[in-house]
Amino acid sequence: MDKTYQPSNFEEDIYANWLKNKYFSSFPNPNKPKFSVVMPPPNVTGKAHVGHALNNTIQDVLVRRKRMQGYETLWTPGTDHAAIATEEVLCKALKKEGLTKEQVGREDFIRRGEEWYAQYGDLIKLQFEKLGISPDWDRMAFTMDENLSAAVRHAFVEYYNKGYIYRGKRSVNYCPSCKTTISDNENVYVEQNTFLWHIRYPFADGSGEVVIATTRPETLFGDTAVAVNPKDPRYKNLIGKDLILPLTGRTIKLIGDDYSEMDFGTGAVKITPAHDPNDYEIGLRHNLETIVCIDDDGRLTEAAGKFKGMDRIEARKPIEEELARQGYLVKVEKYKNKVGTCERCGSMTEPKISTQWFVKMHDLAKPAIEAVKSGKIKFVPKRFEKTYLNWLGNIKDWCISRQIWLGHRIPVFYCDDCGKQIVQEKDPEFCPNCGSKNLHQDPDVLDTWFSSALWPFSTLGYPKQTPELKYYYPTDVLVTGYDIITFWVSKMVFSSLFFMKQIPFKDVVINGIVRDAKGVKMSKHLGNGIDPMEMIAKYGADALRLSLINGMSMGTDLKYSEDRIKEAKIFINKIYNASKFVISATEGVKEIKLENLAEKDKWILHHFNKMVKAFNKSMDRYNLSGALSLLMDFFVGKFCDWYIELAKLDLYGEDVKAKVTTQSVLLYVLDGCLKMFHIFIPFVTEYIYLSLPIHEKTIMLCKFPEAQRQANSKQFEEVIKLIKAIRAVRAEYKVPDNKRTKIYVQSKIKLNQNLLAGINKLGFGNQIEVVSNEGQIAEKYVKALADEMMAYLPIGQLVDEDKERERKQKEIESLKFEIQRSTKMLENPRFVEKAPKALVDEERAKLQKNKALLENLLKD
RNA sequence: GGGAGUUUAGCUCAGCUGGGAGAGCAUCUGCCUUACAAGCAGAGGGUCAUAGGUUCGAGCCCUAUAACUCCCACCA
Repeated sequence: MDKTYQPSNFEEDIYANWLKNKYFSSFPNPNKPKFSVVMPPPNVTGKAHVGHALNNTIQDVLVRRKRMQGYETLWTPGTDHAAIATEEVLCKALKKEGLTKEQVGREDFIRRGEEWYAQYGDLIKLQFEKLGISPDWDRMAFTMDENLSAAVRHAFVEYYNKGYIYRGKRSVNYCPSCKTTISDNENVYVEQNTFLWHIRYPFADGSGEVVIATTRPETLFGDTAVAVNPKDPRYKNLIGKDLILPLTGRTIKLIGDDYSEMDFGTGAVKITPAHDPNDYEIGLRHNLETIVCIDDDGRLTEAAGKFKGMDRIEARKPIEEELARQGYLVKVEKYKNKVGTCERCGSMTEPKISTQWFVKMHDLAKPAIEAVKSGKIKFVPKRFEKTYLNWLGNIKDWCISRQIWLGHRIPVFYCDDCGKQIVQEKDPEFCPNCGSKNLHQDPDVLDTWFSSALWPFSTLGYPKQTPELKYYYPTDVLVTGYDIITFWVSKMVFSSLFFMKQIPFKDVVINGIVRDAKGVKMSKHLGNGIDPMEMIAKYGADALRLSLINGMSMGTDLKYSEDRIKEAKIFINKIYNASKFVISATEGVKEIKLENLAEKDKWILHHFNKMVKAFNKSMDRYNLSGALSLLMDFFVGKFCDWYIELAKLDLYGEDVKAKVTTQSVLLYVLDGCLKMFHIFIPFVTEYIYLSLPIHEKTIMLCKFPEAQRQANSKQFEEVIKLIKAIRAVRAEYKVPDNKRTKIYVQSKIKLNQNLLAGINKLGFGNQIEVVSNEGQIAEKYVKALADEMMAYLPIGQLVDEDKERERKQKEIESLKFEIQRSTKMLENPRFVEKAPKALVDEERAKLQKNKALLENLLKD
């Protein structure tokens, strides 16, 4: 082993060795229980970020443990084509060349997409390898792969044939400047200072008028109704009457609809089904005509009469003037609202009613809800079940068509001659209806989530019935962020229940989002992100991984900074050094024999096993950081601070038997701890493990520790208490650590030479002597107390009588307080009656013990 | 507007089925003790957001309030 911890010296070689030996590979093995996980596929749009590091580290921790526990473990890696995001990136790149995607054409554009995917897919893999994760890379999948595309096609056809897919109208965002529909993600809402126009709509019979308020006077020409709330006393009795639409003379109806809120504006709202998503819905409900008054260039149509051809925004002023001239304008108020704008060009987007493909959700959602409600699928933490159930409970039909070019093209063909829709697994050559060869495919592509929804089974070979699918499905756990529970998790569940007739995974573990030290979400925009690759180069992958798990709480956001990685590295350094010591102290040891155990050995083995048990229990509940902190606390607080320090006495002593036992225990405990640490920090543990005097060819396939029974040493617990008391007294009297003193010990328990030597060493003594009463001590001394033993420290002039009295007084008071507390509790009949018996007994014992201690002190 | 979360030491957070408030970092004191000064030993520091309630007993359960965060739906 190198003298100091230098992760860059070994991480790469170790990973290469694991790959070479195919330790991550898995194959169906009916003789073994299996454990399978699919990796949430990162988008192939660039670099890995800390969120990926967190998500994959969690999975790796789970996977490595199960593998070591003897499960046939498969972790399937993969990437997602993220069509919208990638298309955007490609368009930006084209723009730099002065081109648009229309100019390069669909075919060429898709080819550019493929090149991009090939280039960045490998990059992501390389970065993930640096993290030290252990997926079966030979099974790497990509949502656009041939077989996964076949799964998509198969699923679409099955949905379609069973009547779950239909075509319908829906409002999408359209950018008149880019002349394209844009996704909701690209449609950014910007607050805008604008106006609220109040316009008079007179009744056709001359009996008065209704005043409406609008932010979009230019859509007036598309109005086909005015809506009021049916409960509104102002209008209730007028519903059904005809109104004259200003500037056009057209007659429209006053309708009643809940959508109209009584306390906004005038309580009356104009309805323009062609240019507003909500109005479109209302139009459907009331069977209203749809009149388009804005064209694809954002200009007013002939419906606008003399305003035809004007830009919709520029037309506002002349329309306002015309309304005023004709006496229809009541007033114009200043008003703030949010307006959708195109992320690319910044111009205002227009809602546009267009034909889209949908998946009928009602029947699909039901079993997906049931799967979680019945507990077949469990969320960790449980509260996220609400997010999931809430969403599925209010589900609307899923719009699966996107007006972009990258991705899976919608496999629907239309016959140009007879108009028939053809949907089948293979591209049709002629129309089965009329035999025509004039066919064209739907220009849209599928929502990216359509392919992601199939991910757990498409990666295992679906639609083919592969041995993998049979053996590994359903998977055991899905680890993902809470931000995609609705987008992704729910879709996988209903898709799996529909296509596979079973759940896709049993547990859904939700990780939080990584934020910066101030709690702000990390983003490229703000430049507050931490580059995991940079951190690995600086501190090593193990430090990065440890810092992500340590202090992480499932489902809760993680405030993260470089300092955490520094701390993690310091901790790993501790493991490194302790290991180095144990290895140097156990050179040549051939076997581990846990025999002739001394008190300290029983004590450490007891605590080790206790920790293993609690660790495994925490891990089984996905409490990774809880398990980790148990392990870290044990390693430093018990193994390093006490056992290793005391081991030195035996290692350098004369007693050969004791030395051999100590060596065995040192190796046994270190070996166990390394295996447990391995799942979090795989590199350094492998590096150390291979330097142990006894080892197999790799730590990552070793058997994971399980708790054994080992009784504790009460004596040793007492000794620790006494040593701590001695140290505290010395510190209080400002005896420097390098000034050693004699220690007199008086004990109710028998202490052997070994324990005495231990007290002497760790209590900064230069000599230790057992006394039966304090009268035997001639020098001035101060007392240090444990429960069953005490120590007298002759610290000479440093003894301060007043201080000593004060110290005792303090102790007496605290004991008195405790006794009072216990007595009060025990005198309360309802406590004695209702509290668990064990607790009452414990309280009684405490009371007695404290009374005895107090008595002792009072004698002094 | 609907839903969820958070609030515990100066900072970051644990705290299980309700049974004497914890860790790490930071601070202060002492120590180069042959694995580690990237260390060791010791100490100080909290009205568990606020107000009620249930209980023998509340950081934990219930109700209300406040501040912050997130998700969804959006106001013509």
